[in-house]
Amino acid sequence: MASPKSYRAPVLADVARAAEVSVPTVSRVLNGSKYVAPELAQRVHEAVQALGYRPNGAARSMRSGRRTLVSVLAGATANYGYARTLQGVETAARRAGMTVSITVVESGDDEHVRAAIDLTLAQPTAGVIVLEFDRAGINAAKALPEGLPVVVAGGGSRRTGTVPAALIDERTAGRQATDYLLHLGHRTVHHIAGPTEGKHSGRTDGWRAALGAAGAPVPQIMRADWDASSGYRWGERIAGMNDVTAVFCANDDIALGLMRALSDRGLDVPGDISVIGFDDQPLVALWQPSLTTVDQDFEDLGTRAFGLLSQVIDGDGDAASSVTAPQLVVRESTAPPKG
Amino acid sequence: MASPKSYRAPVLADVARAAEVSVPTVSRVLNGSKYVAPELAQRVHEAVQALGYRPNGAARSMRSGRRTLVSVLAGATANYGYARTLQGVETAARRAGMTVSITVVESGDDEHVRAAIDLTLAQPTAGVIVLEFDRAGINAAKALPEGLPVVVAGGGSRRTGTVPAALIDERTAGRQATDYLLHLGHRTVHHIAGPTEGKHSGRTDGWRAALGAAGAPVPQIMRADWDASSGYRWGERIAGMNDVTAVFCANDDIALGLMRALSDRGLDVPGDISVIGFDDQPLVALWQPSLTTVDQDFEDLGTRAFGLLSQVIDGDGDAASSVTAPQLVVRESTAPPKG
DNA sequence: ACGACAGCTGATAACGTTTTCCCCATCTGA
DNA sequence: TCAGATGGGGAAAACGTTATCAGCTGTCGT
Repeated sequence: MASPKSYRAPVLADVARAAEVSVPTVSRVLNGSKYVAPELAQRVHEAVQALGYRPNGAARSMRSGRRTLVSVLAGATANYGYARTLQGVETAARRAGMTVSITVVESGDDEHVRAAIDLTLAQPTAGVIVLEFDRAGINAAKALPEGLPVVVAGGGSRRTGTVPAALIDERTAGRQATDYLLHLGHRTVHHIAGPTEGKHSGRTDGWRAALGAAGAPVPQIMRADWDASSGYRWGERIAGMNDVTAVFCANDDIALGLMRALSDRGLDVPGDISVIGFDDQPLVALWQPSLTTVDQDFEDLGTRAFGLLSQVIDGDGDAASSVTAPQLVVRESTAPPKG
Repeated sequence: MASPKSYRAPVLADVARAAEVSVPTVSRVLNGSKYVAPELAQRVHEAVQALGYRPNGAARSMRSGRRTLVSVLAGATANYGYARTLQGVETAARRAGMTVSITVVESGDDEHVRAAIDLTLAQPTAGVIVLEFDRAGINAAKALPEGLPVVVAGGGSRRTGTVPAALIDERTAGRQATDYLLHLGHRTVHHIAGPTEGKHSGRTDGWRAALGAAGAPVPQIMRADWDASSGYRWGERIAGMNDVTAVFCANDDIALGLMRALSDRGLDVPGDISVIGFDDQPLVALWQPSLTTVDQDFEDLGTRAFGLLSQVIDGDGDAASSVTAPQLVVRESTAPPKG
């Protein structure tokens, strides 16, 4: 057995020598070209097996210009929505014979955005999918160089700028959730928003639109991080207010933190306060009370984003953006107001 | 503005022409070699800026032999443990100037394993990190070709085979959790295991060892999937048994499903039955009752795995495996048995 | 009988980098 | 003054693959 140091991976020329054919012939066999005698093909395949040959991806993609790596640029990876979207992208890519790489954009700062882009484009990348759930993603989408296939996946209600996008219509969903609470008889609905949400958050826009259409007062937005502990902190404050009967939270984690805080203060959900979340994480159906929330199909989002990117790579720069509507899932955490 | 079709990305030669220097000089400037006059360097940098030049990663890695892509091979991505480990790998890789790609191994079947490996190695990969939390990962680790830098990240208590590994000592943790319940006075502890767990599961091994050391009876293992609904199904059955006072679950999702089922049947946790989970997902601290569980630092696991892989890539094939111990976190779901 | 053409194969030329090699200055020390 | 070192830079080779081209068989249609 050769020492690991002296090991050199076999290359096409080695295979050609072993099979006693020319290098281009080996290439033809491996790429399934016709016009090659069955007997030679056989010899080549045997040589490949015997040597354990694997094509050098770098050389291959350099010469052919074909790239089989798609990059995902995202502000995070482990959060539920990000992870599921990534899963959708990976599955679709794998079925198409491509691989996905992932680069986290630490923040929306120019510096971090540029660093992430440089890192990503140092690979032979066929195209980029930007997860535009937060400021980091939005800024990254803007800073990508021209001429590179890019699509956006996110929660807008329409295509962002000139880049094709796969979207989940959060605005409609936010409106639907808020309408539902108003319909139950609540005078108005409070809202805990995520950190980067401003004018650009579909969830918040939908909430505002629903209140506006119903002529309901628009309470001050409460701003939180995406995690449960910041929902908990708002819960502590809300327990002290007495004009809050319904809260629409920007995601499930916030909602769960909020519910726990309310419960710790002796308030009942939904008896005293109704709560709606966003995302429909698997666990929220098991909570007590189970959480009314908005189901987002993140995996489908990832799949659509990859499909769109494929089109763009194939030259269809004007591929049509797609939008799907999330579903309100009514469970136990919402009820008509007391009295 | 050029039509997108006719666009050709600038290459080193274009930069050289614009800066009126030779191609190697540009390369030297970009790779930070000394021995180049400041004035030329300046001109080169300006040309790079002006043309928006980006090095062709494929060509670069082909010629230099340096690779900056590390692949993660895993049986899943969105589950908490996988996602967090992946996050750890990505962060460490990014700090080291590398990118991570991810390929899911759909199952432990030879066919799926081979497909995943082929896909991964079609990229210019510097090395592979196998997430060995399940059968798919274990089989993948075995099937990788020789000569390729590989490390394993998983939950064993010692290095698997000849491959360096970053581990979390699940065995010790499982023993600790079980010991704790015995210490509270439970006669024995039941166990709901994950799907692929058999002799190779550290969690289950630790549980068995603790029972053995205490001379406690060893109940039949209950086998579940990793998700909450299968925990729920076991909960329905356990509610009908009357010799169960404590259950050690292979992960938090199972534990949460179990608790909900018990609660739906009118049983109290921890009054009637104590429950311990595994992982310490963020939400379980908010549950009512909050879950006693074992905290695993998955992110650190990912970081260590990457560090180990770096060593292997740099030629240290015998890099030392590392093992960390998870922490038992006592919360509200455990108590002494009734009576 | 002869050109056209399909089937098959090997030389050879790319692809865009980095590396190696060599040359030319200029500077140093004896 | 000259050998050697040192800083600086270009020409050319090399990396492993795929694309292009040309050549060689036969076979077929006319």
